[in-house]
Amino acid sequence: MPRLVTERADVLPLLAEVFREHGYEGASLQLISQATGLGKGSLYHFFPGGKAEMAAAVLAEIDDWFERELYAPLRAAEDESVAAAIDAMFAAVDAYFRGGGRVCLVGALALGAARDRFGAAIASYFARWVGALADALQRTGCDTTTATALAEATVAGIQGALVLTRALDDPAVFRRTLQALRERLPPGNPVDAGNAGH
Amino acid sequence: MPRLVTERADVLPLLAEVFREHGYEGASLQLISQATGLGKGSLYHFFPGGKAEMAAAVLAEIDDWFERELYAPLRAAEDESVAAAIDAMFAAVDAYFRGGGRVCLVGALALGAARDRFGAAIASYFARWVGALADALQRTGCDTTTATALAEATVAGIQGALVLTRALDDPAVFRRTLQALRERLPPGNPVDAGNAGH
DNA sequence: GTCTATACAGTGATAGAC
DNA sequence: GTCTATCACTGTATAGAC
Repeated sequence: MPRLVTERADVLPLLAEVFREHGYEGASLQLISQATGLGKGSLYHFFPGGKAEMAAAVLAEIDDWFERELYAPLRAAEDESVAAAIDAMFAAVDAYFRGGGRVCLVGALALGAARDRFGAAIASYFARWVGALADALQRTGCDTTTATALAEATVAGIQGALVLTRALDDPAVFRRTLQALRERLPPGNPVDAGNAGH
Repeated sequence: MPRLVTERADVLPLLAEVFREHGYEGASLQLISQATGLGKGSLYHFFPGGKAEMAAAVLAEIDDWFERELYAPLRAAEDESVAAAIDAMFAAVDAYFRGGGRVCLVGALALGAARDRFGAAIASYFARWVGALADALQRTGCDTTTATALAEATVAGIQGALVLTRALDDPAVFRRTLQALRERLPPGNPVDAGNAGH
């Protein structure tokens, strides 16, 4: 049986969950130590910069995941496969955020005091999301202004759905809002393949 | 230095700003003391329950304001004045959140660990917002399902716009998103009642 | 690499002088 | 009412044993 944690990369998902649940300020080293099973000494061995470096590493990993699974496919979609790429984006969002049961760490950090510390990473994450989606929308015939406005409204809608779902503690809000956002985007209304069944 | 505070009610706006800027966990009594100009002894005189009571009082005051300035007018709007009430809601939102430069404390708390402590107040704030808006929308001819979905999408869109605006540090995002949200609501852009839900 | 022990500032909260 | 002093505790971070 291999050890639970052997490399720095193995801790990142556990760290991410602690930051998501408790926020940056609320995630104490004690909580992190419990969640990872590592003592403080080991944590500082992996992350000499302490909590700030842990959060930065988590953000970088999240950014990589979204870049690979969402942004790149949106940018790479050919004209006739844009609809499928957008469907895939919504499906990935629904899965990643567990139907609204999981918070967006980047969005949560953006609202808190930690925004100043991680401002560049936060801005880049959202700017590339909006940019990749607007890029894809333009290939459906939207002009630049419309595509950007639609992309912004969609990304904002997803973030707001996470806030509202968590506030009301009702996953149905997330499902409904995501579907409404999808239906507003060209091209056309998707066949209910992506996220209709639950 | 003149005294800033003579009653408990005078502290609430200052407290609210500290919680908005630093979050619940990040708002230390030291910061609160600086922002209000009150020593810890005075703070505990006004709020024997400490930080939790301060936050609860702030939430109650915010809730009162929204109830009075937003929810009640939406509910009270007659059929022919619903459009004006909705316009007024967007104007109030824009003013209250300072064009996206100010965070929604309730939304920020909903994303953080403090949600468990203030869950009831947070849920009530958003449920009554969605409810009041859906109520008004029904008076424009929407069926219940469509009105609820539109209201949810609008409130979520506002919250998401705050996240995105703060993340990108670009007030134009807030302005554009708010305008797009307004244009989607009837009356003015009547939905085709045939296929919105299912 | 991982642990224990520890340094030291900062936390929320309380008591008492004025 | 407001302040200062102080409480017990937790925070991040470091040092050193193994």
